[in-house]
Amino acid sequence: MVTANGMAEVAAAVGEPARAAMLAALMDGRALTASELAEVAAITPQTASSHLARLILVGLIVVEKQGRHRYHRLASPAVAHMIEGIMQIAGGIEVRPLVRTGPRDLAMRAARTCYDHLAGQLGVDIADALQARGAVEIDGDGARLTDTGRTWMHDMGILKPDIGKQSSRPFCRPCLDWSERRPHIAGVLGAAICTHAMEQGWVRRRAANRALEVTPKGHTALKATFGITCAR
Amino acid sequence: MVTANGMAEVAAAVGEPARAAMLAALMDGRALTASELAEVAAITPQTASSHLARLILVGLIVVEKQGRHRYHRLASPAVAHMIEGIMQIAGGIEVRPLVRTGPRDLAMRAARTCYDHLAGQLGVDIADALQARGAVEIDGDGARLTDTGRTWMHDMGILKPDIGKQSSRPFCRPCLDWSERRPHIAGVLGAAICTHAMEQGWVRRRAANRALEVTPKGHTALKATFGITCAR
DNA sequence: GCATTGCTTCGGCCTCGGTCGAAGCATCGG
DNA sequence: CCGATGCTTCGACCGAGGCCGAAGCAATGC
Repeated sequence: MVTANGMAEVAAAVGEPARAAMLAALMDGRALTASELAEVAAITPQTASSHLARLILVGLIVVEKQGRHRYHRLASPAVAHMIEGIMQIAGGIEVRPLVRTGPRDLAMRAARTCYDHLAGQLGVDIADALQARGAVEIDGDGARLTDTGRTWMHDMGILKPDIGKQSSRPFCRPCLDWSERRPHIAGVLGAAICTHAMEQGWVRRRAANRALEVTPKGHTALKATFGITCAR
Repeated sequence: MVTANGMAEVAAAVGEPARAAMLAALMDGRALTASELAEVAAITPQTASSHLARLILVGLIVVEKQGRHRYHRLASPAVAHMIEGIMQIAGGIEVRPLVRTGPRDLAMRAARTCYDHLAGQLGVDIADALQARGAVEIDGDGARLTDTGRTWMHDMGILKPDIGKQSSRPFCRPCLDWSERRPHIAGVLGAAICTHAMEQGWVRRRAANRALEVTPKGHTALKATFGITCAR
């Protein structure tokens, strides 16, 4: 006669301002150190440590040791999805600029990876373009590739014919872009677009972080393929 | 410089065993009284009252007075969606039989409405049938009506050609069936199927609750249309 | 070696909120 | 009217947990 206690445990882990702030800061897929998370939550490192221990305990985040740093990130896309669901109910959320909003972040905002798909201004622009030409449909609850979109993707060589058929992974889902606050494309399709852009040399990794640089070839190709003009 | 406090508030409302149990009990769309919710949470009416006040305050449930009873239900499908997201993380949840698992509930399990669409064994069977004939696709993250499915729905007279074109409401989404633990069809499409079944006299309301009875005509039609055989 | 940095553990303080008993309002049935 | 029922409010109790200072531990750098 077990009740919904597990659910209460998970929700309680999120239901504390400091921990909620930490999770929100991790929503873009970055891995942050305990100190950084303490800063975004405006608490001391000791307190942050106990909070992080609890978040790890219930499985919302995972930690990776590297030297004397400990990098924390969301445990899975499912966790991000859950937090998005909560945010949907909580209504418009304003976040203060999180962790070093330096010039390097301008690059991050322009284009970056989010797990295995494109994010930032570029990711959102692509999602807009696909939606504008009827290749994908995005509503409040989900996203899907239309039949014409699938054909187009195959013609463009972005989507291999055999991809995503037998996978249990969501094929096409919207992912709220943290900097743009609007959805970009995730799932198998989002990963295929990202892979294609990398393989074709449209974008390349900029540094150790997840920022991407659009190459000259990429500017031309993105304009031709999606009608997108990227800031240089 | 507002932080994610709103999110913490919502999550904290769910993050308490008694309130989580109440919300879980409301997940099938029923409206329960304060006393019933106190019972499922195993607390006294006074305590339940304060919990319910908090859930109403943060907008997770809404209440409707009827005589000396107060019926509480989830505020919106978005709330149900959020709770599903949390449950996904919390892992397998066992619920104790909630509120009168009498013989009348057998009817509820067989067929009922969930908001405006079909649920219970019947709802899940229809979803399975539609999926089997390629009319809809359901994955872990969403559901969609295929082009062939749309044509078929039009031919069957279930879906009017003009429906769901301009609505901002999700057209076709999966909704986890609480008794069956498997998805049935919700959204505009789910409502259209339900409406059609009611108008054609396939099912009719059984009592004051949301249980549905499959008519003799309905047995024949459901077999012919979906290939479904319902228990009598 | 020693100092510094990053993070955790320990201990104590104090507030928040979950709990129930008792009482207070409504509503319904006589 | 009266009593019964459904639910809320009030008041008091008390335990969980969020908080920080101080100390401990591990890794790095000099």
